[in-house]
This record gives sequence, C-alpha cells and structure tokens, in this order.
Amino acid sequence: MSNDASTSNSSAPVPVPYEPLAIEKKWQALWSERGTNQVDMDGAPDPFYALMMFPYPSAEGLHVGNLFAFTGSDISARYHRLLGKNVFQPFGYDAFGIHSENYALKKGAHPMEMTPQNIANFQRQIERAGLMIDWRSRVDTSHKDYYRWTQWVFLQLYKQGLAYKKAAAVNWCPNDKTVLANEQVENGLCERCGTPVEQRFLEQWFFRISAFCDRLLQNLDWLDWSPTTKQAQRNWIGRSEGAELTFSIQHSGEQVRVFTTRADTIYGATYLVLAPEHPLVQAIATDAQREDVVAYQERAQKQDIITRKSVQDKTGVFTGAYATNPATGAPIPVWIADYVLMEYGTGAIMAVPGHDQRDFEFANVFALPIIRVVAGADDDANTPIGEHAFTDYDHTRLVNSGRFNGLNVSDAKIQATDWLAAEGHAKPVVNYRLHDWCISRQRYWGPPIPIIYCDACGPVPVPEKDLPVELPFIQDFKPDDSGVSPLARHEEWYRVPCPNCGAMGRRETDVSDTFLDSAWYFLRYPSAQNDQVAFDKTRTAKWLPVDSYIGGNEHAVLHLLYSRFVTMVLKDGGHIDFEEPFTKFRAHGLIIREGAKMSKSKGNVINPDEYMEQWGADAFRMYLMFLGPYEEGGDFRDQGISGVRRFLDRLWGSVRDARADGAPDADVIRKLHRTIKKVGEDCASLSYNTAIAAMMEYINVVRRAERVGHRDEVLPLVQLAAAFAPHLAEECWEHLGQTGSVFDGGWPVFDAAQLVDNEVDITVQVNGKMRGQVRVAADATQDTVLAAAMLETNIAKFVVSDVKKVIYVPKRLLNIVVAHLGSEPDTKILPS
RNA sequence: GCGAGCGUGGCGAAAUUGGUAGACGCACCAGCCUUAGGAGCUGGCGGGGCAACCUAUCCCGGUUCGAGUCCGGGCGCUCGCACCA
Repeated sequence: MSNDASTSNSSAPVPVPYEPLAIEKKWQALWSERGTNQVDMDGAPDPFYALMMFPYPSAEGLHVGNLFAFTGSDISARYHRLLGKNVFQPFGYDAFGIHSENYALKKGAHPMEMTPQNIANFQRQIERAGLMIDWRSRVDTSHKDYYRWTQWVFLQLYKQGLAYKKAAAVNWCPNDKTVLANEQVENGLCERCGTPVEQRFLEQWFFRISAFCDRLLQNLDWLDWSPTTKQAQRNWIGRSEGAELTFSIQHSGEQVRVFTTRADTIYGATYLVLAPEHPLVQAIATDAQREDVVAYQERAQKQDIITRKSVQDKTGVFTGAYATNPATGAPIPVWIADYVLMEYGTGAIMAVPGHDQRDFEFANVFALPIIRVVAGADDDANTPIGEHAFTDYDHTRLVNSGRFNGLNVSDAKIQATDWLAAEGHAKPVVNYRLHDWCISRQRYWGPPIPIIYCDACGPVPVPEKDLPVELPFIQDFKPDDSGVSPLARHEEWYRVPCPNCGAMGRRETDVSDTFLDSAWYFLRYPSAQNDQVAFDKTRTAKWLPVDSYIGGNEHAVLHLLYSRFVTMVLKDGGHIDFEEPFTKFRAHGLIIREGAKMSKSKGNVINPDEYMEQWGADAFRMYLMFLGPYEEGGDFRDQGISGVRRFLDRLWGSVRDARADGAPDADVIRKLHRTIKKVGEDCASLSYNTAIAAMMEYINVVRRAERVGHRDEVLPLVQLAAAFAPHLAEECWEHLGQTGSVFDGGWPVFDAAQLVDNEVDITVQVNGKMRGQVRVAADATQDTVLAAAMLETNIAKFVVSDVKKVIYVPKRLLNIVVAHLGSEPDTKILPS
C-alpha cells in the first residue's frame, strides 16, 4: 500500500485506496491453492446446489450482461456458504452449436480449433471476476466426454418412443441454412440472425414434448419461480379448452373436424373455413371451383410466414361444397382461407361471424350471413351486430339458438357440447399451441444424432456402448441449401455397418439442436469427472434438484422448458426420481445503457476487463449489484462505480485503523445488529441494491464525525460484505487476525435484544398532517404520548378545536383528529 | 386483442407492506484541508417561501384518522403470446 502516511495519524481514519489488482490476484491464487471453492461432493452434510446459466463462450469475450448474471448468482451462492451450507457452484460452457459455428464461419476459422481458444479467454475473464466456482466440475458441451452423454439422452428419448422422425412443414432459416424449432422463431424471424424464416417440407427428428403439456403446465402451480417466467411458459404452452365438432360435407360425404372454444355459438356458424393446406380440400372442392381453389392454394403456399401470420385483409375462395350445420341442419358453404392455420387445432374452423372478429371481417368481404346468437346489453335477439363482432358476452344470454336460448355462455358451452356429442358430432378436447420440438439441425457443429439407417432394419439407434458418435474433423463444414448437413458430403464418415444386421448402413448426418446440450447440463455437473455414466445415481440423489437457479428470462420458453421436459422424460425412464430440475428459479433483469440495450451496432457495449482493471473486480461486482434491483436490471453508467469504490476504500481504511482496545460503541453495535438483519434478509431475496445501501449506511455510522471504529464494529461488516467483495473481504479478514477463509467464518448472528428500542420517536400528526415528533419510551401509552405531544407548541398550535379522535400506532405514530377538518388553522399561529 | 409487470427529485433508486416520501449512491453547491486536487473530511441538496408554512409519488375520482401503497376510471411505458379459432 502506498498511502501509509495517512495511518500515522491515528486520530482520524482515512479511506485507504486499496490496491485491488494485487489483492485480487493474491486471493485468487490462494483460493485455487487451498481449494477454498471446492466442496466435498460425496461427504457434504448440507448440500446446496447453486446454478447459474452457463454461457456460450463467444469470441468477443465476457459481456457485462454475463457478469451481471454470474455475480448475482455468485453472491447468492456465497451467502448460502456463509450460512453454513455446503455450496456446489459449478460452471461450464455451452460451446456446441450454431452460435459458435457461425462465429467461426465469420472469422474463417474452424470451430474445432476456435472453440478452445474462446473458452480459454472466457475462463480468464471469469476467474478474474472472482466467482466461487468449483472448477473440477467444469463442462464443455462440445467435448466428446460431454456430448457422448447428450447422445445417450437422445437414445433414452428414442427408447421411450418420444423421439421420432417425420416429414413435416418446418421452419427453415435461409441464412443459417438449417431448420429451427418453433421456439427459435420470433415473429417469423430467426432468433439468431433475424432472417425471415421460410417453410420447408422436410423429414426431421422431433421430440414429443406435446405429450407433456399438462404436466409442464400443472407443475408450474407449485414451482417457486419468477412469475414472469411461469407466465411466459403458460402462454407458450397455450392451453385452451373447447370441443371438436364434426361437420359432414354434403354429396361427397367427407367429415370435417373443427376445433372451437365456442361450441355455444353453433347456431351462428354460417360457414366453414379450411386452411388452404388442409388435406381434404381436393376431395371437397367441386369441379366448377377447382381451378380457383388450386390457384388460391398456390398463392397461400408462396406467402412468407410473417405475412401469413399477421392480420391482413381477408381473402379466400369458395370450394363449391356445403356442409351441414349439425344444430340447425342447414347447409353452410365451405371456404378455404389463409387466416386459418393448418398447425393449430384441426386446421379447420366453423365460422361464427357474429361473435368472432376474424370471421366477421371475412363474412363482410364475401357477403356471408351473420347471425346474432348472443344478446347484447339490450337483451334484444334482433339487434344487428354492428361494426365489430360482438364478443363482450359476460352478462348476456344466448338467442336465436333453439334449445339453448336464455342460457348464459358458459352453461351453453357445456350443454351444446354434450348435446352434439350425444348425436356423435362433438367431443370435448383440449388444444395446445405447444408443438413437438424439432431437434434436427443441418449443421456441422453439434452432436451427431446417434441413428444408423439400414435398408433392412430401418432406423437403428447406435448402441450405447458405441457412443460417442464422434464428430469428425472436416474442412468443408459450411452449411448449404441442400437441406442436409455438411456431414452428408462425407461418405467415409457416414457409411457404417448396421449395428443390427451388419449390412452397410448410413449414419444420420444431421446434428441435434444446441438446446439439447443445455437441457441436461445441470445433471452432468456433479458427475462431470465420471466417464462411466451420464450422471451418477448417488451424486444425483444428493445434489439434485437444483436448489437455486438464477438466469435470464430470454430462456423462459427455450432452455427452461426443454430442461423441464428432458427431466420428466428421464424420470419416466427410471433414471432419476424427480421431475422438476429447478425447484427455485429467479429471473434477473437486463443491463441497459443510456436507456438502450447494449449492442455492438450501437457501440455501447461495456468491456468488463477495463472496468475491473481500473476499479477492481470487487468494486465492479458491487456496482453491478448496486445499480438497480437485481430482478429488474438497470442502467449502466460509469460514474456510479466511484460511490461503491469509495465504500470499499472506507471499509479497508476502517479495517486498517480499527482499534482493539476499549469497548465498541453501544449505538454503533445497535446499528450493526440492524444491519446484519437487513443484509441477511436482502441477500435471501436477491435485493442486493438495498443490502449494499445498508452496509454503506452502517459504515457511515462507524466513521461518523471522523471517529475510529472498533475492531468488533468492523469485523462483522467484513463478513456481510464478503459475498459482494470476496477478495477484499478475505484481505480484511486476514488483516484482522482471523484464520482460514472468511467464507468458512460463518454469518454474523444478530441479537434480537439489540433491535429493541427503549425510546422511540413518535411522529405526531394532526388531521393526518405531520406536525412534529416526540421522543417517548417504547412502551408509552397513548395518553403519555398525547400529553407529550401537547407540550410541543409546534404541535399544540394546530389543535385548535375539540379533539374528536386519537389514533395511536405504538412505536410509530400518533394522529390527533380535530373538528376543523380540512380547514386551515384558524387561530393565530404562535410564533415559536 | 389476451396475459404479466411498471410509472416516485437533475439521474440510478428506497419506503418496515396503509403510518415522517425520497434511505443509499451519482451529479451538483458551500466550507475545511492542501503547493495542488479528478484525493479526503464536514454540511447542504424535490419545488415554492426570509420564515411560519405551503406543495409534491403519471392524470381524475373513491375508501380511510391517514394513500406512493388499497379500489374504480383514464393516459403512458416494458415484456410474453397472438389471424391460436
């Protein structure tokens, strides 16, 4: 330390600008040497699994957003460690997949060579930030020791009949030249590169996540997760209850099934609409209309997804056919239109133009009949529908609906479904918007899907003993438009004998989605050093499910949903005995800069290295946690760091100057106990910003009026600050003569007796307005407080008429209610 | 359109869950110390007013002794879903 002159004058403590670079380097080396961050995986009596979302190791290096996320997790983990738990906090790299491959392509490098470099760089930055990581358990999803087990997970799904191949319309990104899962398409754009997604009809591997809709939905009721995340999953699963109704086509006799949530409006169904791609369209269309129908189908097919799925002017074509409305027996025309989507429900609807806005618009374009079957506020069955479909039916009843007239909508739904069901025209069904997870990727950098096709045996799973199916090193890994992976160019790799019959077969050349890698990594961590199994039974039972998971909400319907699904599958397969991987999940907020998301194009990206260099990792960590509520994020502004750094300087100065002689100050100690309580509560609820504020408040009390703090006043503060500024805390701990790591020193316990006040300041109001304060004994009665208050002229002068009422909240406030409510004090005010 | 969340000084934000609005920090102002200060220390800091006080949490209403907090209506912002039947 350079500034020693300051300590020679022992009367006034001076913040000592400590040297973070030296201190941080020292402690990182000691942690590593002493294994401070390692936990006894098998012997730990009180295991606590703290998980943070592992990053994709981008070549640009660590982003402040990453560090914000990691630091918040790390503080939580360290806090639990201080509480005495055996905390396991692992780290790893989501290095396999399109993100890494794209970067390599851009740089003209090979992902197999570039990924290790990126990881090394990331690792350096992570270590510098001082996270409490047990590095023995590090995983790298692109390493064969990892993806071998990713392939094993695929095989478990396959065994359980949950992995299947089908030809289907899939999302194709023409830029990334691969198919995408629905979850990876945002508003019709590729979530990676923003390119409009096209439809292609390809044969792909899917996971049957749709079979888990109800389970995925129901468990959300008890999971301790951020409400926003749960809501996002609920929306994505998109459950809706309704009925499937069957309409017969006249003459052709075809049966068309439609899904509706409004079976009650069956009497208002004046036409049917099929999606243009609906398989029955050809069979239904009459010869006279066929030409128009085919033309419309072609037109719809050419439309891009964004246009197709956005609200646009209604178009459509009459098929020439009529169906019978099962309720009325009336013939209703059958149309095709692009506003009906093949992928939802049955790909066909019954149109009720009176009570559905889309049907209403369509009916107006083509002059189709509109019938009111739900009365409006006027309760008149004959009021015309008006400008918009009538959908506000909370307090009204059915009309023009035969036997259902007079029922309210919800009763009518049930009765209509029952009645039609009895006739064989309906069954109640539940529909979901969640579709099966398409996991094939026509790319190079991922785990090859472990399947071999054999002419005789069909698709044969690679035997588990033959795993991994290693990804070969190939130079020409660039994806193309062919709809198959670059691996398909390498016969020497894909030509292999069938494991079943020995005849020459062909490997599946697609790789699996990156999100499969990350859907089970939390299971791998505790067993990362075990090359015999994907995850060891005993270890898994001891450490899982994860106690605390903290991460970004952008993965609400991707990683978090897939992980839940895979966990359920593994449970059903008998591999684990829990079906929810993350009992507690908290979503952190986003760091923005000057009100905008950080992005390279805006040039407002923060490089954490520079800040850690200038201010120290501890100050930078603490600043990130101080700039706003952790679960909401905040605006990064350079100037803010100095305040946090000042706090750390003061802390260090107080530790340096602390006196050991004499007794600590009683008032300071009382403040200390309050601070211990506050910081503990705030750490538990991730309210890091207010925890830091409380510590600042406390050190300001310790140092008030240039006083020198007592050792017993500052040592507990070092413990409270340890989770936030671990390096400096260790240095302080050592300086104060403590042995071992501060993280094994426990969490200070507050003394409840110290929280109790003998005397309190009572706020005195007159008619609800604050007029003064009186200091009284904590257990003072209302009369005592009132008497004391009336002795204060500044209060008494407002009590100008009879006291009507007195409200007394012990230890807090006294409100004197007088007759002249709301008027100004009408007596002369006494000059004080 | 449906669902969730939010709206407080110049700025980032607090508020014991209905009880002194603005803790803590940044910025700013004044003073001390200093050869110097981009260091440190002390004090000030929502707006108006010399003051007593008045006024103030997006807007309008309500409940209450008392509302940033609860209720009704409106405006605005963020996020998720969305021609989803």
